[in-house]
Formats: sequence, structure tokens, C-alpha cells
Amino acid sequence: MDPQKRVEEMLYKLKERDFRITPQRLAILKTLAASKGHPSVDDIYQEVKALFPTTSLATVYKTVSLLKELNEVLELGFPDGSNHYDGYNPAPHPHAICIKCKKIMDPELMNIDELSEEMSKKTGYKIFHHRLDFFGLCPACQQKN
Amino acid sequence: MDPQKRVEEMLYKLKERDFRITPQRLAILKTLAASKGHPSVDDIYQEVKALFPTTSLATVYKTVSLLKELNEVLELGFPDGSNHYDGYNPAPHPHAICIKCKKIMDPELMNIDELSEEMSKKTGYKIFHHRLDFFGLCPACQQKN
DNA sequence: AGGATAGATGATAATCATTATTGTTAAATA
DNA sequence: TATTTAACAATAATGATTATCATCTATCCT
Repeated sequence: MDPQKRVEEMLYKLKERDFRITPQRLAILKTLAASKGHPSVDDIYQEVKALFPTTSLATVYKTVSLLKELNEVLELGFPDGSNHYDGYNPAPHPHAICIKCKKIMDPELMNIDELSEEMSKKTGYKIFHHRLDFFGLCPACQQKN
Repeated sequence: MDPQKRVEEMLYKLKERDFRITPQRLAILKTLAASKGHPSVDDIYQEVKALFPTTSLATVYKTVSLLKELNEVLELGFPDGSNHYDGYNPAPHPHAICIKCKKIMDPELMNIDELSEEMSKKTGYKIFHHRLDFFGLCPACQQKN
């Protein structure tokens, strides 16, 4: 999807709920929409400062948190305690994560819905979303051994 | 599996690597092996104090961390930042998590290995383990509405 | 069994990502 | 362009986890 389209989607969601569009927020939206590398809050902060230099870290936290509530950004907490964000594709999707270099890939994967269905049947839970990550070594790190 | 068996398994792993068996560690092992409710470090700490009262929180952190490295306890970090542990079944397995009351179920689920295989083929990653959680409402919380 | 020693412990200080606070600024609306 | 009030920047507070270090003890050796 075109990053610009993503920005417009997010803007629509904000306006719909009467949240204000500020230059700081716009800078954060643009950064998130263009990011394909699952940035941390601090990563986003560094990029945003280039677009709107006086933006504070707290504002990045608050805006990312707001977008998370609006389901316009996907939060990924990792075992080491760090949080990373996907604003390009905010729907739940599987990840392959390199335990060495931390590179993340987001391939399309077949029917997780089937698993979700099975889980729902076995537990009686009404399921809304999920999280699926695979941990291993990326091709590059396998060679480096 | 019998909790006592699990304690012995963990003891074996510790001895195998020349880690010492202290009363504090034994109390932590027993608590983990018997726990079916995915306790937090502090939950474990509270229980352990009943078995060996002078145990400190730091020791619980260190022992749980050690067992994690030995793959004898499964760490579950949650979106709210909290960490919970499964010492009863330390192999990766899917969870159904209630977003309201936080109740966790661990049903057997069919072939995740297939998905893992697919992921490996599509990314070239050599995959060692995974994490699969479904988020929704448990039967009780659905009724409470 | 007794002693030596390296690993484990307890108590607490330090860390650090995140959240809360507060006075100020500016987006939205008429 | 004046009003209202959400959003802002700067920074203090929080709280879970980790580090530190003096003391203690599980294990090994004789």
C-alpha cells in the first residue's frame, strides 16, 4: 500500500473521533506510514525530529498510544522488553524474527483463521485478534554462523 | 504431568550444568512446577516465601531467568508490559487470553509445525521456536457482557 | 567430618522505558 | 480573530527489572 494512502487513512480516523491534527501528529503519522522496519518509539522520535524538530518524546509516546487504541498501529512487545511498532500494516500478521540481528520479516501466511476458529471452539473464547511470531536465524546470520 | 516429575527434570538440568541446588531454588522450582496459572515473578515470590521465608525477590528474578535460559520455564510477556511464567509446560504452546479478566487457557492445538514450515520456506529463516496467542473474551466475561 | 572456594544469596541502589504533571501553546469552530 | 480546550514541551515520578557487593553456603576434596 502507498504510504500516503496510509497517512490519509490515519488522518480520517483521527478526524472521525475529533482528535486534532497537529504538525507533530502529522510528522508522526508520516513516519509510521513510511516505516517498514518496525521502529521503536525512540526510532520514531529520531525521524520525526527531522520533519518537525521541536516534537518531544512524550508526544510521540502519546500519539503512538492513541493510534494503537484506534487500531491504526500494531504494537509488538518483544521478549527483551522492547516495544516496536508497525504503522504500515496495523492488522495482526505473523513475523519471522532473527534472534541474532533482530531483522523482522512479514511474509503473507496461509490460514491462521483456521487456527483461530479451532482455538475458539476448544476454549469458548470469542477471539478478536492474535499474535504469531517465529524466532530463528535469518539467512545472513546462518551463514555468519 | 506430575509436578514432582517436573521438579526432578529441572533439578537434573541444573545439576547437569553444575548449578547449585539451594533451598531457595528448590522452593522456586516447586512453585513453578505446581503452577498452572501463569504467575508473575511477584506471584512466585509470594508463594516461595511460604516454602522458604527468607528468599529475596532478586533471587526469584535470577532463578527464573536462569531456568528460562535452560528452557525449563516459558516466559510470556504481555502487551501491558507484564511478564508471566509457565514452569509446568515450558515448550512453546498457544494461549487464549481474556482481554477482560486475563484468564489464560492452554488448549492443545493442531499443527503449528505446518505454519512454522511454511514460514521457514518463505523467509529462509531457520526457526527454533514461536509464540502464538489469541486475544478475546472468555465465556464468563462474554456473559457478564 | 572439616576446610576451602567459587557460586548463590539478601538487601538495596541503579537503571531506564514509560507515564504523569503542569504551565503554555495553538487547532478548530463560529 | 476570539474563545475554548485539546495538545504541546519539559521534566519529574513511577515501577519493574538489573546490578552491586558483602556475606553465606553447597559442593568438592582430603
